[in-house]
Amino acid sequence: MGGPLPRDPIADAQRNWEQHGWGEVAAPMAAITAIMRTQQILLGRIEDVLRPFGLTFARYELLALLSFARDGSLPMSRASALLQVHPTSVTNAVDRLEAAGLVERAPHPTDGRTTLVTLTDAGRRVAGRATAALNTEVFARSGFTDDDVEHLIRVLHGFRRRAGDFLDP
Amino acid sequence: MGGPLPRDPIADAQRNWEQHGWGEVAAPMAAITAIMRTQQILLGRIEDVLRPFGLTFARYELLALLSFARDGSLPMSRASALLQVHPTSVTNAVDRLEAAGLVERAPHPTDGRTTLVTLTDAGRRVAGRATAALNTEVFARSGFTDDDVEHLIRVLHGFRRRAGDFLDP
DNA sequence: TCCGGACCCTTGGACGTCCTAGTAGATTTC
DNA sequence: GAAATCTACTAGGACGTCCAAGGGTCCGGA
Repeated sequence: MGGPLPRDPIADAQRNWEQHGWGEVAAPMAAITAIMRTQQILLGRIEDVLRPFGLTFARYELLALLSFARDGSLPMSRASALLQVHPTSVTNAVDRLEAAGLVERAPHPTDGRTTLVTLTDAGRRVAGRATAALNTEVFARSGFTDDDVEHLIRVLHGFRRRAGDFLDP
Repeated sequence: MGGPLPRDPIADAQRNWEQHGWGEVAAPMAAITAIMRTQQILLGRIEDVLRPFGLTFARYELLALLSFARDGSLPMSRASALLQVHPTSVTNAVDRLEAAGLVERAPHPTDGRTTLVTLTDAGRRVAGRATAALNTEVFARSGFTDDDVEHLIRVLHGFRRRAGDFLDP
């Protein structure tokens, strides 16, 4: 999409903020912009690894979630809550995974409102291979040191808790 | 979209990874997933603040970039490079900003291939007000301490440089 | 009993992102 | 100078995300 720039555009933006009288918030602006860009880079790497499996990150996340669930099955609303995405995003992902034969929809045995999503055998196989690929090709070479990882987990855990994601300690 | 969960779903995922033999990469996985979620939270806050201005974050970023450029004008290819998004994303954003009267397209004086995007007076006014709103309502209350901000900037700068974003020190 | 509110899922639409392909203009190469 | 190669932008399409709206189901209080 274009080679490396000669200078860091986010550091430039931070300088611009400072020169225009917003020095107080220039640093948080730069940190937040850097998070946005980092997410974009990481998502690109992940999607590159998942493409051969016919998966996107959204679909992979659902497969991985199901593979850790009892019986490989969850209500769609539960998946929406755990993945922290809108219910319609789950509907979308399940539609495509179902078309690919990786999951199945089934009515809930006692609650007529809820739909259960269940991993098929093929889905469990694909989930396992995709996880192995992601682990060795992305997470094992994340580009962060162990200290960075430790620190990011701690700082972002606190941020997400304060943002209301969860009640945990 | 759903209230707080009782437990941190990312910490749970990390435990699942460890219990399934991927202990070596469980921490980087958790850090990367946390970056994804943090980006989602921050983007939501930003879009909430920009909505009253009829802007999205993508359009705001272009306006802000132009407001710092000489004459409020840049070639589209330059905007694409600095914002680090696909050229078609810039085409999309310019289409909508132009329809809103905030920017204008003009042919480059000497290079027939390139199109210049220029801020209108209205565009400059909206950019200024949107920046003030973002600074006071999002960046000044980022939810990160000064130390967190400092650390994030440093760690993510290194990550982005190693990822090939720029050549800077 | 039944009825209104809460919950679950889906449809349709808006947006941003990327990719592929195509056109037009510029530059390099021979 | 002409052909091959780059570069810049745009059209069309796939995908994920969200919101608003709608229909089915469940439950608790009158």
